[in-house]
Amino acid sequence: MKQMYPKNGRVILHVDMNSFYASVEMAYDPSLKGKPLAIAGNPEERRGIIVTCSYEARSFGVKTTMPLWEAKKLCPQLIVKTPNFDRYRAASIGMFEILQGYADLVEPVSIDEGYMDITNSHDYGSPLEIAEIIQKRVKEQLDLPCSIGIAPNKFLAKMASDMKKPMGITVLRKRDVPKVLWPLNVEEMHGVGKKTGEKLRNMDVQTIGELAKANDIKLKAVLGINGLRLKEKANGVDNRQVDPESAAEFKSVGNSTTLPRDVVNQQELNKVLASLSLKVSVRLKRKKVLATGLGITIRYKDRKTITRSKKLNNPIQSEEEILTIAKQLFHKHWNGNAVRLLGVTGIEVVEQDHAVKQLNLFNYEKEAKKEPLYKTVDQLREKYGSRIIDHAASLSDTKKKQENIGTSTSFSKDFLQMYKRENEKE
DNA sequence: TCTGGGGTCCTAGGACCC
DNA sequence: TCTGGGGTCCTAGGACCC
Repeated sequence: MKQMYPKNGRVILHVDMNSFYASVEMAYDPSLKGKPLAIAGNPEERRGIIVTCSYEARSFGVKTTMPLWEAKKLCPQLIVKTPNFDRYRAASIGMFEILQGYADLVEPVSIDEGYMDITNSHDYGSPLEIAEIIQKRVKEQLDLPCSIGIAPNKFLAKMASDMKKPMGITVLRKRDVPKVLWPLNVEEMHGVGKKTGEKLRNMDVQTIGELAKANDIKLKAVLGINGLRLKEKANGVDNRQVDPESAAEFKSVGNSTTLPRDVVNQQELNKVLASLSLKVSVRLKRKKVLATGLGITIRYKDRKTITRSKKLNNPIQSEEEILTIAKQLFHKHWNGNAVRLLGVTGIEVVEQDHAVKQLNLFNYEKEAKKEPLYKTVDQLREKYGSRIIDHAASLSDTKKKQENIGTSTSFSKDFLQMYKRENEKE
């Protein structure tokens, strides 16, 4: 009865926040609860698309990426808010703090979802009990709903967390795969989008079950290596580890912007490149990395988009260096037509103190300890000044009371680093 | 009235080298 | 005489995800 999982198998949780941005707004302003709410960009600046919306809004047919005007047509009483990224980051910090109380291996995937390997977390209860505690704490302490998937690997955990929303907990065992996953359309699979779905259907693969039994040679010919990986997952196999470091190993840093109107004027475009270069430079400096390559993105009036990039002999970080290369690339490749969007990206970033660090690891670690990003909850509150942070702050007290949960009183360095990065995203 | 902004990974062709 | 076979790096683009 206790033996829910194979003796040597892993137990993975996928925690997925439900309509995250909208839920955070509701936690801040409870009068929004139960109402159709959407988070969207400013339509005056041509950024009016739905980023997230509440379940009430979804019941009207409002969906993510839908233009705002379309959403309002479907739901005239829709309440629309622009994003408050600071709030979302603060809530996210609170969420990951809770997760870290129950496993050493926690991998943030994005601001609102993460994997946990709870194979060795028996002390906190059975997998189901752990999921229930986490969900309850996230709800009580942050006032936020989440769904949790429990499975022997990442892929199945991800699929499971998607099955009951909001506030669901779903166990997906490997032996359940034929019954639960196989009847679903291939597009339901994480990793299968519109194009891959079309290609699979063209080779007469409609369901996940059919993908699980599809011909290897054909799959490889049509989808490359990804085809074989998808087939493995369709069979419930996924050996990827939960990697807490993955969030710290970022490879590029970019900023882009849709212009409020299409622009042909060169000076004006240069100014946009300058402001993007400054943003990228500031973010590179904060992350203490240099870019060994630089890329630009140009989207024209007709939405045709090109990217051009250049490997650099010397890694760069300053606004001037970035702007110089960005301008070079832009003027070399711009066809003179009206531009809708511009982007600048530092690619293949490397740590700025890499050499020093390798030579003197001991001192580097000492330095890192001397200067934590935010030492205490108070500093975070000062920074974010929000109710959510008060919720997050209560975690440390709660933890002390619940002896079995662990007693960290400050935010851990690893994922603060991640949120420091999130912090710069705007 | 159309369709954001931040990323990751993979592929394919050409240059270049042995 | 008339065209090898690997391998790596670089660039551009596509697909996908949140």
